[in-house]
Amino acid sequence: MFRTRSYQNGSRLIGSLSQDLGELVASGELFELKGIGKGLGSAISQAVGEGRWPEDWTTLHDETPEGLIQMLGIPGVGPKKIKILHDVLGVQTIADLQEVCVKNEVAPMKGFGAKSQQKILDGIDLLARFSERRRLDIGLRYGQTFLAMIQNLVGVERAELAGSARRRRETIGDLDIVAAVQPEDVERVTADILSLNGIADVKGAGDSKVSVILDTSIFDGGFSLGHLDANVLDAIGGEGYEQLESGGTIDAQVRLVPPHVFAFTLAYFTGSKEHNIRMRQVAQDKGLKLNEFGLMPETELTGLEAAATSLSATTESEIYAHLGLQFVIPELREDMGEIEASASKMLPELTSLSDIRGALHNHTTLSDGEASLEQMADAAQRMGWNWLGIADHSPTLQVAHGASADDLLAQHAKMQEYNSKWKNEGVDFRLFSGVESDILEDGKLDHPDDVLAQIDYVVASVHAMGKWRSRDESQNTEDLLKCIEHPATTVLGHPTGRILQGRDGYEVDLHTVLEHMSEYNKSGVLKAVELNASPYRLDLDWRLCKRAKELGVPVVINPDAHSIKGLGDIDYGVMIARKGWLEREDILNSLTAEEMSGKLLG
DNA sequence: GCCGTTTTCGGCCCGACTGTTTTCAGTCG
Repeated sequence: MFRTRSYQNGSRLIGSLSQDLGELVASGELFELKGIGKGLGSAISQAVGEGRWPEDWTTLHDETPEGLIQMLGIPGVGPKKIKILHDVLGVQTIADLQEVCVKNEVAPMKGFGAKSQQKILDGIDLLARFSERRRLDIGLRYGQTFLAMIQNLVGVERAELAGSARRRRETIGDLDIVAAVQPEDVERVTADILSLNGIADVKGAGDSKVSVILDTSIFDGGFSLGHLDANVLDAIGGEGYEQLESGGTIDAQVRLVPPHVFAFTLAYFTGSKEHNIRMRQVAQDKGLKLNEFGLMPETELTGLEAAATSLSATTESEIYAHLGLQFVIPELREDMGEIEASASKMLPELTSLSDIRGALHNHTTLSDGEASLEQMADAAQRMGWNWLGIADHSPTLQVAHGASADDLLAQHAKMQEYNSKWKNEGVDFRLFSGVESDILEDGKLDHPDDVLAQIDYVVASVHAMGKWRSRDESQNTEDLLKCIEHPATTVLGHPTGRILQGRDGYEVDLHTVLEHMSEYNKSGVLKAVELNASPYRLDLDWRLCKRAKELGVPVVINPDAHSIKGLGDIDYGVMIARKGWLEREDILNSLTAEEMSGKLLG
């Protein structure tokens, strides 16, 4: 039990390291990390040194049927039950489990029963239909709509979105909303919530919690998705996807709590679980107990009764202050170093939407965009931006009508004319002309060097996903390194090619790629990495944004807009940039047109 | 398995819920 926790902690720790693991092993510093002891340390050293895990680990892994791991996804089924089912009934797969349940072999077993058996069957069904989490954009649409409805109810003093939606995770399991309600109003508020539009089903309603399933009838104006580029659409299921999403649902829980415990409950249900554990440890070190009801001295009392002895806090900031910590914004609450930074008052001043003055990767009708150059420029100006970069597709990407060199250069000339015109009129706006070049064999770019030299910059990105995903990590990494070495390459576009809920990216060692880019930047040559802001991508992953920052590799948040509306996706990019610890000076988007011009044109 | 100026054993975050029990184990968030 506690051993599994140690392994989990160790695994997470290694995953969040910014230093090179090989170096930590070589220097022996590995063993000094809190959470890595003799056992894990020597196993990791062996894995790094010899390329294989200890034999008993690999044996255990090889002998454990894959189906048993998958069963963990069934609600109400955990490791203990899986072991019993496997040992007693010989269950190896989810299909086996379904079969023994249908044959009524589970119910008579000790520790199980008719209800457990039915719950497992329901769970298997649920897993098959809704195994996927929902993307951030979809989750926020439901969450913010439902939240606004609850905030409007009589008797609701305050309400906030909590959970992974508040933390701006790239995908969201279900929605958590915390509402402050006086005890005497709980009954009425509960009834009012249950009569709201958009509730497809009620899963449960008690004194402190309402659990419902929402569907798209919650949206007044119906449900539609914006224009999608062919690449994305293909990965998420083609033309049928919008229809599927229109018939979609999402689970939501509303917690009703007395106003004086609201801040504690909000913090608790915002998570993450890992962040909460660390917070409780900090409290414990101070002889206090932290839970969803309060922060109090150790006491025999429990729940709301114990909360009567709690230190008071009407905001989350006060809770952190009681613990001697700087307020941690929800996006950072992932136990990725924020507790330590908070304790030493070293939390970053995160970037925000108001820092954004432009973006480099957007499309027009020259390739597969919906809007003309003029329409895109106009939209960017109306958003208050000072510059806009256009990077249409290159010829190899035929599905996106990649533009020829002649068309590209003609558009470049047109942009120069507009820039002169604006300059003469005193308009503080300019266009930068780039290309989104496919990365070809051996990391080559898709236009002759003399063509690339005439335009302002190149966003290099991989589109031949089938091929790249079929190759191994070292080959892909090597080609990306070669591509970065090309003098024309300024930005590495959507670095893994993943489509959230659609397909994994290609295998690549981005740590090595970022380190390579770091060398260029150190010597004054701009090599930036894209944080693709499309909610279907959010690629660079937030976990690596922090690494890019540490290495001094500038990040450029790019909406990859294929329409005017698509420019608005910058919001999601900023959310992820914040989650990735990025500050104003870490992103190219915060530069003025003049500064950007200096970076691109020298 | 990890940790420790309460240190080499005995803890490890906490409470709610469910279904199974008749005082509790397993699961979940």
